[in-house]
Amino acid sequence: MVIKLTNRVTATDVAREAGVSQSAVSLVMSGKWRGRIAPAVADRIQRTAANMDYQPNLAARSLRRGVTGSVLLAIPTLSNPFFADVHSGAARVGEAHDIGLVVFPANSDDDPGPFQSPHQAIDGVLACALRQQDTLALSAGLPLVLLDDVSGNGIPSVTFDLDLGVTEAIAHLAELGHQHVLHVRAGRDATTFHRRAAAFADEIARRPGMIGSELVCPITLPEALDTVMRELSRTPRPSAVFCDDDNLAMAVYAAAVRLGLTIPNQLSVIGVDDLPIATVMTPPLTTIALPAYDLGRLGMLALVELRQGRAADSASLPVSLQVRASTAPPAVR
Amino acid sequence: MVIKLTNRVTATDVAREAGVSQSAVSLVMSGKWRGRIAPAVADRIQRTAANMDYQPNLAARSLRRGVTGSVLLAIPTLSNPFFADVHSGAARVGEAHDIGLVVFPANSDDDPGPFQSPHQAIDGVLACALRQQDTLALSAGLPLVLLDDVSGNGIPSVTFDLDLGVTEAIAHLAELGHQHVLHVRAGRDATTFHRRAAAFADEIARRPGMIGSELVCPITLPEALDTVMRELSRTPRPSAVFCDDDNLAMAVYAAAVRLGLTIPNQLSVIGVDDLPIATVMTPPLTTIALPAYDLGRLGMLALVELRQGRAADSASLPVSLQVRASTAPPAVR
DNA sequence: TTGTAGGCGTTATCAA
DNA sequence: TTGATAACGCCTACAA
Repeated sequence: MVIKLTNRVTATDVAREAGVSQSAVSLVMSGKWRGRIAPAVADRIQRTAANMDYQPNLAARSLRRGVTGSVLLAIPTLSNPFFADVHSGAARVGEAHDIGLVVFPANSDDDPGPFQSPHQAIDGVLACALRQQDTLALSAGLPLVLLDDVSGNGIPSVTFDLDLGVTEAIAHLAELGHQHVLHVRAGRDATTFHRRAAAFADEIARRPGMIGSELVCPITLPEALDTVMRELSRTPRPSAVFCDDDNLAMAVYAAAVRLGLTIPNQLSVIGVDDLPIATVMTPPLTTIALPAYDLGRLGMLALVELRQGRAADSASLPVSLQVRASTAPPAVR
Repeated sequence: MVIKLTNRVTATDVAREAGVSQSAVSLVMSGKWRGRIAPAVADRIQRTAANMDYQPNLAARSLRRGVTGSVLLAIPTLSNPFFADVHSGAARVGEAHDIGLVVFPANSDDDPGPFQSPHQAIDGVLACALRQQDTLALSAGLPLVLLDDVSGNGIPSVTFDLDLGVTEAIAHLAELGHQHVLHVRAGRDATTFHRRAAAFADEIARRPGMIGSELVCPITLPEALDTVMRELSRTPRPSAVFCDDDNLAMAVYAAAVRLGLTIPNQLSVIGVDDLPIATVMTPPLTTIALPAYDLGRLGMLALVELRQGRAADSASLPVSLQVRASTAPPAVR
């Protein structure tokens, strides 16, 4: 015996109680009664509904309207605080448009394969830095906006000016006098990380005398630590490290301590994201700040456009290098 | 012009295409055709449906069945990796029961007030360490299971043996010779933190010669750092700190460095959660490991019971102190 | 200004 | 084994 949500109070019940027609209740509940229902009656209906704790059945409403009023924010993992701000931004905009926002971690990186997804129980998908196959599987024909991701297929997207950010970061290191920079790449298959790698390579190539190397790193912290430690134990050692995100920078910090390298004197470190943790690290982390909140905000805005049948254009958000204490001139050897 | 999801292919379309009745399609799609539809026909229907990319309309199905097949995992914040494991556990069980799981951050701590929630678009709620009013607002009469939380009202819950964990932690400190322990409390209104505080106070009281003090701390990292720094600057200084979670321990680490206190020699630190970060911190953090995955798993199991009209009993999960390098005998003064 | 009726796509019942 | 048919609860023309 499965409990049915059907036993709830319906609009008809409210109508009977308030002595009006069911459609009157419907009109009032959906807020379209102006000029169709007497204010006094509308008021009575509203009070009755509140009394009876009436909530319109969303399934019925969706069926009738052909729209559910909620969208999915799909993210690669729940374990990165970065997405909290993305969610806030998107949720805020959603709120203004009566759109509920719900989060779905599409962690197909994990062993268990993708979890069951609420396919058409939603009107649209905000896909944030997912692997391409996950994005496709999730959206399945629904209005879709890509966050921190792009596709060649004209799907609207909101991205960061990562190229500029990387340029700024490398320029910062170059000015300090660094010549050998290691790029600690996130070992996750997402466009954004490929772009970062390309930007890094380009930027290094543009600067004669600078050499870059690359280390692909698991994004799980303990494994990242091991990987980084192995790399930094080798010679020649880079004098600076550019990390794909602040969590990886954490791993680099840990590796540095264990190897007896002091940051920033023996090793400069730059991250990406500017998570809250960046200011608390020792020393405070120089990092490329990504406007996560705006990413979510503009993404939801674009999705709203899409939902209304209008074209949504893509946007790119400026980033900024936050110079803190993890970068300094390299030690003279 | 709002795009309607209605333009999708319906069961009737599939039926027409496959030359069968619509109900046959329905039967096959819901997997209840055994003994009612000829296998050959069922197979044809399945292939036709796949060809036409038919997906049953969830709104219609929910309306008819009175059940949506998805539940909500409500968490206080997206920015704590702890909840990632809770989600994994719950999602895994949900999968086995064809229940989709979706995450909702009920961050009513933030300025903007609670975001719009997908009220009856769901069958049940797993509320994890929320404030009471948030839990109530979200569940609104739906089947509800509390995670890491309890209520006096007989709502089924899954919790941790926090008392035992705290006892173990304090015993560990006592054995090392600590006499003055500071409890860094999470400044968030949730039952679990109240329980931790009570357990801490009780445990200290039980041990003659030990004194405890308490510091309520914002859970946002930079603010936590400030608060802890102020507290640790005062004298007498505790020789050990028990933190409500690993993030707060992070803040304590940062404060210690800034104050020139070495961990563990001048300050021992214990956390709660055993996040991945705990092993990467310097020194690795001694912490009470909480089985987050099992929390989610048992919670979903209980919710499944509830959904089927059976009573669900509450459970309490064992925790274990992971002794690492952040605790040591206090320095002699 | 109010009420009536039709239908959204499914599932379940029942007769064929 | 199959095919009509009646709900599920709501929204919205349209009639009163």
